[in-house]
Parts: sequence; structure tokens; C-alpha cells
Amino acid sequence: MSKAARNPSMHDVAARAGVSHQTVSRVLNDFPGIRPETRERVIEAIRDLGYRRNMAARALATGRSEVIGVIMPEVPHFGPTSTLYAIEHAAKRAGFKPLITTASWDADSMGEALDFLLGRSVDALVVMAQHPDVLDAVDAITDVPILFVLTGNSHGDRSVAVDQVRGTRLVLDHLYELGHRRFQHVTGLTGLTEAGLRRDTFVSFLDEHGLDHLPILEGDWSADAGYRAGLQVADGVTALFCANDPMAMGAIHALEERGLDVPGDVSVAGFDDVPEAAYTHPGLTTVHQDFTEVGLRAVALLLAQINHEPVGPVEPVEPWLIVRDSTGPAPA
Amino acid sequence: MSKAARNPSMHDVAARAGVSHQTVSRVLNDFPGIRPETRERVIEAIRDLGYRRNMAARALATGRSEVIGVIMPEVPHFGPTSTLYAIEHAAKRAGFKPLITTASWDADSMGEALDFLLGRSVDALVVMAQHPDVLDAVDAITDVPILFVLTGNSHGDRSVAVDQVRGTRLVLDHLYELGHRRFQHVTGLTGLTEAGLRRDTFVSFLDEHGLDHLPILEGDWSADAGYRAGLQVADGVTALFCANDPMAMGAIHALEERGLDVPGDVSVAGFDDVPEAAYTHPGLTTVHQDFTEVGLRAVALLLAQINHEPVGPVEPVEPWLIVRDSTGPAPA
DNA sequence: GGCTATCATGTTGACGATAACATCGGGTGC
DNA sequence: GCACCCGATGTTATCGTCAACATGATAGCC
Repeated sequence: MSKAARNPSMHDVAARAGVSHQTVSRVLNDFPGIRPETRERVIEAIRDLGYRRNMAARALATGRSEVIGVIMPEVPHFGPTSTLYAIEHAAKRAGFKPLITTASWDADSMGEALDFLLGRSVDALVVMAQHPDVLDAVDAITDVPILFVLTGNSHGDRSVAVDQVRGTRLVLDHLYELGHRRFQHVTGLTGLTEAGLRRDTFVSFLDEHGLDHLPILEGDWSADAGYRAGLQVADGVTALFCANDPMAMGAIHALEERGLDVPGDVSVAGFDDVPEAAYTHPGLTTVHQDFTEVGLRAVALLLAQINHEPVGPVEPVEPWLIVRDSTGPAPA
Repeated sequence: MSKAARNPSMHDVAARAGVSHQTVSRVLNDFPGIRPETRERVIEAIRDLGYRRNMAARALATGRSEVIGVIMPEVPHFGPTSTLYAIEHAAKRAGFKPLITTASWDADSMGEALDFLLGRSVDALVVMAQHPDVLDAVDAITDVPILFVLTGNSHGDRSVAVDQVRGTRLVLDHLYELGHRRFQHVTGLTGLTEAGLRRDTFVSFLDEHGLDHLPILEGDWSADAGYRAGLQVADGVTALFCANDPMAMGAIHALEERGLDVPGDVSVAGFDDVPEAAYTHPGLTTVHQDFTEVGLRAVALLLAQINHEPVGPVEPVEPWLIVRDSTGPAPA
């Protein structure tokens, strides 16, 4: 009870090994020019004492923390979460860890998150920016390398994204080729970049093909919202494009409750290709987004910046279409 | 280009406000006994300089970091992820943030994760321990308050968990009451505590009711695994209990491919109540686990420990049964 | 008017690491 | 044999903050 006090420091290790604390530091940091037996003794002392480097002190002295700050949306959706895990893995391999905080899109919330992370001297910043406004809030930061993820299509060389427009066109073309001419769309959460891009692309698509504009149904990414939207799908619609998979699942459920067959009467397509999409009934036609690849690229890019390597232009990640049973030929 | 160098420190702020750095510190930490006009001047200087507290230095001086370390499983499943978000929210409200790292269950991986987090002087530790072995690896830690989450049923006053046994019995009782007598089970990933508890409870249940033991189907939580298991469901089985919802979805898909009707021929139940479970076809009977509540309790418990408040015994979180259309009366 | 209590603030020394510079004891070159 | 260099290690200053103690005014009290 008396001595539980302090964790051992470099000085303690040094004393035990009969060297100076600086030698301990050198061993820890793999400096060359240490006699093997000295190193041996230090390592042994470290083990004996259960010594563990104090990163706060190290960060203070070096100005680096080996931590990457990540700002996430407040709601745990599939995409950002998958990307987060990929970031974690890739960063870990490079000796970094994510420090995560959530923020909504208002400037206050974003500012708070930034203060928090920068105050911890993170070495880099990943912002999962789902709303265009955050770009402005964050653009001013120059202290550390910073990267936007999932912002939609692109934001110069500071972002990694899946090509939303291309993904959307893939589904819509697919449906058009099946003969569908009456489309409706269930949007993602209003205001978010991805939701906006999918919606805008949908609208342009209708215009390009001279198709009717039926009311656009507002969703929020949730299966519940998809279900509600499904109840409101207009008569005569044969193709329903939902901005993500859970909403598509909800919508299909609603359509079937209304006595409509999918895809016999209405073809339904989603977006994201969640792992369950292959096993819904009917199997969901959707667009596969490689969220893992997004995370990997983000980390690679940040590491390059941290090491002051040149960074080329960033290609958007290509999505691809996955056709399953929820879409079929337009009814006659 | 010349002066982008260093972030402003307390000294810079102090100089600009014409006070000592300690006064700045006092303002920042809301100490009483500061003349309002002095405080005013300091705050102004802070704003002008865009000063931000250096938490590394603060952590070094105080030994506290206002960070909670979280060790997560390496795979992004619904449960742990939901809990993580809940932890983030609850911690944030108390001025803490999670520092996240992943680890598999082997001692090395876990040890590395612990070193990393403890080296950063986290104020508390949450371990999402899905494997019994990690308990030993981590039990020795006494530096900081530590809490296990999702370990299955309980591990003294150091864990928060959903009552797995109870949840499992809820589904099985439900199926039994519907007249089912031939059961099969698709397990979660072998080795994980939750998977084991559900499986063990299933086996005990069969014994208690004197029911036949058909082969147990090994899964890994994924919808894919559920699908493969579904292809192997034995003839004559009328009730299939899957250890989570995605596997149940996969299994249903497989059963239908085999020409079996759900729930006409086989009733299928899952576990977790993922948001999409209500909208599968047929709607999935499952056990709702309140992962958010788990996260909230975990944080509340840790905060109490950090503040040295007494901690009572921890009740397991109660799951509840959600009956939908994937289960029905046993066929005659 | 001198003594003490109190308030507001300043000064100094940790905290535990790294970085820059200093030392010391051989070998080498000539 | 002397100057020099180099490899291995030690010494000291520094990072930005908080904690503990020191100071210097002001005010109240007898």
C-alpha cells in the first residue's frame, strides 16, 4: 500500500542498469552505437521494472504524439464505421493510433472537436466530412496534415472519396437498360454531401433521359425511413433507387406489404453493399463502395504528408455495380 | 513563412495579457479569486493568439489525460461498434475521449494494446473482451480503473454485460412454446465468450427438455456463414436458432433456396436486433440487446471509479425478446 | 500606527522524456 | 609520442503545464 505510487521512469531504469537515462532513451529509440552488453543490461532493467515509456513526456519533448485524430459523424453508419476500422488497422501498422471524436456539422461542434484533437498534438487529422460546411470550418487548419474522407467527390488533394456520381449512374443505367422509365428516389439524410450527390445525379439522370419527375422521398439512411418511404411510392413507379441498403430493405418490406412484388412490379436498388445485402429477400442490387480501401488510402496519404513526401493527385475510389434479384425487367 | 513555427504557449498569452503564466493557468482552470478584469484580459489574449492548451504538457504535469482507453475486437461487428459510439458520447459529456485500439485475443496482441494505452496515461480502460483469455492478461492491471464489456455474463464488479443466458432462454422458450421440438443452432465465432454462452445455453436447454442433439453448425457471425449453415440444416428441423441476426438472414436465404418456407417449415430466430431486422423478409424474431445502455453504464462506472466514488455491484443489462414473422407454430 | 489576515498575483521547481553538447578512453597517422 | 578522431556514454537545457510556496498590496482591528 505504501509504494504503489509512481510508475518507473527512465531514471529508475538507468539507475538499475547502471547507466544514464539518456542511454536508456537511446536503447528505446534504436540508436546506433550502443555496446551490445549495455543494451542488454538496459533491456533487462526495463523488463524487471515493468517500465513503460511515458508518451505524454515524449510528445512534449518531440512535439509528436503518434496519434491520428479522427472526427466521425455522430451516428454509427456502416460506411464511416468500416472506414474507421480500416484506418485503425493501417495506422496501427505504421505505429499510429486513432484518437476519435464525434462532431455534428455545425461550426461549434466541429470547432470543439478540432480544439480537442489539436490540443492533444495529433500528428494528423482525418475528418469524415459529411456536410459541405465543415470544409470551411476545417480548411484553415495548417498545423497538421489533414484529410477529408467521404466528402462526396473530391476536395483537391486533401480528400479521399468514393465516386458518388459514377456509382449512382451505374445503378440508374442498369435500371434504364432493363426498360424502366418511371423512377423514384429515396434520399439519404438531407444536407449530407453524399446524399446530395446521389440525389442530384438522380435528378440529372431523369432530365437527360427526359423522364418524369415524381416526388423525391426524403430519407435519413435508416431502414425505418426506407419503410416509410416505401409506403409512399407513387403508383406506376417501376424503379426505386434508395440512397443506401438499409433504406432499400425497409422500402422493399413496405412495397410487399402493399401487395407489390419486387422485382415483378417494382425494381429496388440500394447503395453501399452491406454484407447482408446478398441475403435479403430478394437479394439486393446495389453499388459496392470499398470503404476499406478509402481508409487505407487515407492513412497512406497522411503518412506521406507526415513524412513530407510528395503527394500526387488523389484518384477517387471506383464503386461498382452488383446486380442481384431485387431488380429486373420493367413490367410490360 | 518565417514565423509559422511554434504554437503559442501560456507564456505567450501571459506576456500579451501582462500577467504571469500561472494566472493564465488559473483562468483556464476556473480558479476562484481572479479579478474579473484580469480574467477578461487573459481571455482576450487567448482569443487573439489562438492559444490552445497543450494536453501533453498538462498530462505530464498532472498525470491525467482525460482520455479513456478502449480495446476493441478487430472486426467491426454491430454490438461492439454500437457500444463504442455510446461510450464516446457518454465520455464526451464528462470531458473524456476514447483512445481506441484493436486487439485480438492472444496475450501478445493484448499486451501491446495495453502498453500503448497505458503509456499514454489513459485515465481508465474499457476492454471489449470477447475471449475469456483476455481477462487474465488484463486482470493484473491496477494502475487505472478498468472495465470489461461484453464478456458474457459477468466478471465481478469490473464488467458490464448483457445477460446472454437470459437472452438465449427467451428465444428458445418462445420456440418451445410454439411447439418446436427439433432445434438446431448456428454458433458465433468459436472461442468468443458470447458465442460460447449462447451455445452452452442452447445445449443445456435441449437437455432440460430432453430434446435431440443435432449437429451444431459453426458460424462466425457473418451473413455468409449463416448462409452456409443454412444449407446444412438437417431435415426435419423446425427451429433454427442463430447466434446473431446477420447469420439468421443468411440462413433464411439458404433455407428458401432449398425450397423450405420460413416460418412455415422452419422457424428462424436471431440475436441482437439490428436495425434492419424488422425489415427482412420475413421480419426477424430476435433478442434485443441494448448496446447503448452497456456503453453508458460502462462510462458511468468508470467515472465513478476515476472520482473514487463507491461502486455498487453491477447488474447485467436485461435483453428482451422481439417476436416477428420468422418464427411461427411448429408444422404438424 | 503597527500587526495580521486576506486577496490577487508572481516565482520556482517538478513531471519524464528528447536534443544538443560535453567528456573520456582508446586507436590511427605520421 | 603527440595530435586527432571516433565510438560510447554522460550532462544539461528544454518542451508547456500545474502545484507549492512566496510576495506585496489592502484592509481591518485593537
